[in-house]
Amino acid sequence: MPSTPHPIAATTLPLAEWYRGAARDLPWRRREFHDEYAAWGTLVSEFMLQQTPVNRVIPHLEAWLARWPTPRALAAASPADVVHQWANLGYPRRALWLHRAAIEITDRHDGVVPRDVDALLKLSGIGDYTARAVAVFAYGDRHPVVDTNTRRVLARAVLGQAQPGSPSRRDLDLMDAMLPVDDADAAVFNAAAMELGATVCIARAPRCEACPLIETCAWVAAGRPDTGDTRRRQAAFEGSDRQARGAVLRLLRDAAPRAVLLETVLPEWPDPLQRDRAIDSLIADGLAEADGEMLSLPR
DNA sequence: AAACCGGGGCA
DNA sequence: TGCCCAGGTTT
Repeated sequence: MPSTPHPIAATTLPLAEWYRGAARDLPWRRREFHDEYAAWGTLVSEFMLQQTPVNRVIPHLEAWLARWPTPRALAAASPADVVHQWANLGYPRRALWLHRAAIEITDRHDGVVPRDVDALLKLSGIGDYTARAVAVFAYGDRHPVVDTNTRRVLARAVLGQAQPGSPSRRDLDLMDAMLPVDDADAAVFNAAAMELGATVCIARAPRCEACPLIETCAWVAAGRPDTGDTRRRQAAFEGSDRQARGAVLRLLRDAAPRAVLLETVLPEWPDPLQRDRAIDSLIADGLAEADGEMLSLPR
C-alpha cells in the first residue's frame, strides 16, 4: 500500500504527463529554434509575448529573427527600423526596450544573453517574468516562472479561488515551493502550468473536464465558487489617449522612411488637443522625432 | 497599489 | 460591447 502521494507529486506528475501529450507546437519549443537563435530567440519571443497573444506573435517573431538573428545585429539597427518592424504588435515601447536590451547585451555581456536572473533583471524591459522565462526556457535553470496563466492555475488548483488576486511576490514564492527538485522537471512544470492556463484553465469558461488536475483542484473541490473578480477594468480604448498614440504611430510607420508635415498628422482627429498630446508623448517616449515642422520615426 | 501603455479576437 | 492576452515601468 503506497503512502499518500507527496503534495507536490500530486500535481507535478499528472501535469507533466498531460503536457507531453497536449503541448502546442510553438516555434520557441522547437529544437531548431534554440539551435539557430539560442537564448536570443527566447528573449525576443518573451518580449513579444508581453501582453500580446501567441498566435499574433508567431509571424512577427519569425520575421524579426530573420532580420536580426543576434543581439549584436539588433543593436546596430536604427530605432526607426526597430519601431517599423514592430508593426502593429502593440505597446511599441517594448520595441525600444528590446532594442536597448540588445545594446546592453552587446556592450555589457559581449553579445551573449546573460543567464543569471539578476543580470537579466537589469536589462531594459525585463521584469520578474521575462528574466526567469529566459533563464528557464533558454538555459534550463531552475526558477519559478509565473505569468498570468500560471497565476490563474495556482489561484484555482491550490488556493480555491476563481481568479487570481493582484500580482505579488507571493505568486513567485508559491510557485517556487511547488517546483520539482530536478532542473529539467522544473522547467517542464513551469511550461506546463502556463500551457494549462492558456488552453484548459482559461479565464472565462475553464474546460475542467479536460484538466489533469481535476482530482486535486481546490476550486473544483469547493464547487467552483465565484470568488469575485478582483481585477480592475481597463479604461475604454475608444477615444483614449492610447488610441490617439496608436493612430499617430501607424501614420508614421506608413510614411516611413519619410517624415511628414506636422499639419498633416490626423488633421481630422476629433480632439486636436488629444492629438497634440499624443504626439508629444510619443516624442517623450522616443517613439517619434520632431525636426522643425516635420515628424518621423526616431532616427 | 494604481495608472499607464495597443491592438485584435472572441463570446 | 466587454473581456482577455507568456508584463513592465512609472508615480
